Amino acid sequence: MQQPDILQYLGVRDGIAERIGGGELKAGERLPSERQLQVGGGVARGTVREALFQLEAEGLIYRKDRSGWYVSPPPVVYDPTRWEGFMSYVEAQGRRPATETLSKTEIACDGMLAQIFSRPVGAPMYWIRRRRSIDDRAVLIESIVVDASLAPGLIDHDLDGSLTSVLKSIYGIGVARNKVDMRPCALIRGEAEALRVKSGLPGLSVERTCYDAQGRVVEFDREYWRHDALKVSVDIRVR
Amino acid sequence: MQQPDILQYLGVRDGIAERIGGGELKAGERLPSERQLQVGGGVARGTVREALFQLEAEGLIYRKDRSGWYVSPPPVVYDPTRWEGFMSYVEAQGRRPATETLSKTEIACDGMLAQIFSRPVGAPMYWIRRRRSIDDRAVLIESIVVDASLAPGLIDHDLDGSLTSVLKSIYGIGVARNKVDMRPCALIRGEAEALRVKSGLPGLSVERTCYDAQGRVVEFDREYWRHDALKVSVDIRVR
DNA sequence: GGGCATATTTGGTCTATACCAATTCTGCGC
DNA sequence: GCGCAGAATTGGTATAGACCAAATATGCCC
Repeated sequence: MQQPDILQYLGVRDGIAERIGGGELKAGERLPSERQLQVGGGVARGTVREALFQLEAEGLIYRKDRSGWYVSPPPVVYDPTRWEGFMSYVEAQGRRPATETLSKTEIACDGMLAQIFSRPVGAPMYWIRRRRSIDDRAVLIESIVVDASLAPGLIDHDLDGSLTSVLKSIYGIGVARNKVDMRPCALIRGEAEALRVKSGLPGLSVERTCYDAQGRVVEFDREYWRHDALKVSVDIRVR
Repeated sequence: MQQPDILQYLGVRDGIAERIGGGELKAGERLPSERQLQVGGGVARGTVREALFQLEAEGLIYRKDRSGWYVSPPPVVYDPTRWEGFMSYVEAQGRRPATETLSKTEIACDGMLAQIFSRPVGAPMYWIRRRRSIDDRAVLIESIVVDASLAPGLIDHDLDGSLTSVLKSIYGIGVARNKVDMRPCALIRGEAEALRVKSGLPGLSVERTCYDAQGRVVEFDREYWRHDALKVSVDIRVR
């Protein structure tokens, strides 16, 4: 029946990719259900799913659990070296950003944080967890730790907006240097749950350590992005 | 039989992850075959594979096609802002780097390249494709374009070593600024084939545009890394 | 129109089986 | 020890069926 020179699921993939590339299916639109996609070619559901997994890995489509597969919107451009907030740069790209604060508590500095902040173990820190969305799709979970002695009462403020501007305008905290670590990761457990994605979805973990002009660590931030939501762009002088 | 409060494949995942974390299986070692992993828990092969896919996504294991599943080595740290070659920083991390030149040809500048290099369409360029490995595992494919007028005869040199040092020592080309774009991607088609990985494996695409002190583009470089091989670390002054 | 219980649809998980091609192992001849 | 043919093993692909829980659609009551 089918050509043996091309894998069947790659053939199905190409068919769907064409319908997306050709404009028949537009960003945000739902694909036909897996069972509907079978009937066209007399192919097993498992094979259709294999094709969908490919397209998901490529970032062309994404899923809403038990609701369906949807065409992905374009990624946003993110420059972690800029001291500019999510709300600001997402909006500048014509998208609609949103932030939810999942939790904010005061914690005691543990060994790892003590080392990062050069503060004694037990020193008070604020720990903030937020979920950020673009056009109503959750795209990242972030976990922020701020030295409480530098920003007393921080968590009493509304943190659903820009943490950047709160730190700057209320506490006069500016950032002079940034250490940024990035690595491909899988979204699992807590992160997957909070983003409502299947465990194992590829992601990008971005870890930022922010220093002020005096070289003190003012903020330690770890973000888990879904892989299809961003493009990182950095412009730097070579050392 | 099994707890319904935990997905079965996640249970299998945990079991294997423990054997890796506990040191029973060490980096580079082969896992038991899929069919052997079934017998332990009376579980279908599809379920075992689902567990292996999870671990692969997390970067804990990787596969060699039709040979087996292996425990992943740790990632290398990569700083794209440094004008330091792959051979050098990989070795500095106690690993064994290798480079193969897949192809090197002179091409004519097309529209896209013309824009990047600010050169006329048709201007001569060198196009180099290389595969780079760490400890005998292919980790990235790169595609480099260099302005031929700045480095005449470049492709007559041996490019299996450091392109960096060839450009610097022979042509006196230094880099002052770097524009780096990174995005999570899927390794498919040519890239997947060259890296001998299954189509759809998560990866990281790193695109570098290198400028000299006069602001001329001297090199345009696109790298496709397998997701489990690297960690990007950048240190920068905030703008 | 809104609220609500119900039926349907949808993707998520799991089983069992089959065949293939690439790789790896085995054993023989030398 | 080496080379080589054949056998066995391994992961990759594909099928068909089943059941579940979450999400969505339906239709009724008010």
